[in-house]
Amino acid sequence: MSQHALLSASCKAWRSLSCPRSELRLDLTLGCGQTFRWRETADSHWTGVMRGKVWTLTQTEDTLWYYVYSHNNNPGPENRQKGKVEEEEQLLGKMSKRTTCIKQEDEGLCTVLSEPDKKEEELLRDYFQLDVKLGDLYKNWSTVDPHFKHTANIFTGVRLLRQDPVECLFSFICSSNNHISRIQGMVERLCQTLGTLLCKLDDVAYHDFPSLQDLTDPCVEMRLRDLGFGYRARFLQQSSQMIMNSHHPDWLQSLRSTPYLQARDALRTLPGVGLKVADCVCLMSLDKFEALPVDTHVWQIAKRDYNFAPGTSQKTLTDRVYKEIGDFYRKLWGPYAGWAQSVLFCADLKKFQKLKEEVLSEDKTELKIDERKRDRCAEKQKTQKKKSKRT
DNA sequence: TCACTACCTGT
DNA sequence: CAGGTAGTG
Repeated sequence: MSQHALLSASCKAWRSLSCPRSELRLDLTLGCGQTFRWRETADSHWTGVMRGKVWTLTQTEDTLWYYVYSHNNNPGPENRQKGKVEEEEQLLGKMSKRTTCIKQEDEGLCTVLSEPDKKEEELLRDYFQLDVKLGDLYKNWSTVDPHFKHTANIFTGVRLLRQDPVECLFSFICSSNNHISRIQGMVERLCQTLGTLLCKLDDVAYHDFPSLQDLTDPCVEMRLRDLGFGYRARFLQQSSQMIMNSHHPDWLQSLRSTPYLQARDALRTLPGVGLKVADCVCLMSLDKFEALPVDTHVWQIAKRDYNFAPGTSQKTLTDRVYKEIGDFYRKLWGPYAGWAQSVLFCADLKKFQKLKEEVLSEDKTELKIDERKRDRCAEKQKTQKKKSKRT
């Protein structure tokens, strides 16, 4: 039986990326409600499914550690004995086996990672959008917005994920009139029921997110109703069907190269997709960083912390107020307004309130010995790789 | 354009 | 009521 990987147990089996905490905080980024599929499977270890693979992530002060599990996704006769296959699956503990050296002809230099390794590092960089320099953005937002500056001191490293559009869309269709914990459960059941099994870790099954095809089957609505999706069951089935019939399977993905408002309008033609859900999908999976989802909660923040008053005093969050709030923030924060908003949103979540007190009372001179050790381990791995590449 | 309501289910 | 949407006046 395979187990969840632990950094402390097998440092060498992990791979790493240089990435300071100020650029990425896993706990905040994975727990703030933009994605619903990551769980803290051990202290500061996050396990989830991303780009069709099962990952465990953890981090130390300057390093992001990742672990990719192997799984058998070739449908074949041996799949009848799934249980057995899984039992035999081992953690990818053998770095040396995987890190074959690739020579580059001209310079005698060669890359440190093998092809699949490089690909996985690239997947991770892409998913976390590590090329976006969060520290610089924070600096800019802090200059123009004192309130942001205040909360940014504590909530560093909150970053938008570049999610798969299908997963993002169908997860957020589930989010209507709903709260995070229940959405998590629903998405989990959705994957368990309709998604492909990837692997099992400590008796926990990890499934891929269902494909459009999987969601289009007419019996999906009834199955999801049985799973407690309520009226959203119909939305999910109908939306996928509409994409498959009226568009093409890659239609969602193609919206990445469509201008923001146009993409949002396109999404809004799908059942169960209003302004808020469309903006979530735009911001979190379609590269529209100016998109700014406004829910009642964000509206409260605007009123409370920014003294926001709509042009005409509305009682409900009308389309008009929705747009006014978005425009207000875009004017304040600029083209990455959606990113800035996610920081404040995160800071306002109940589950992170304790952070505010912890940070204030924390003894800042405390040495994080474990982490330093691991950071050194990362360095060591890198130099070893450099050495081995010359042979 | 705005207000109101029903829609599913769990806490 | 909850991190909405769609349908109706």
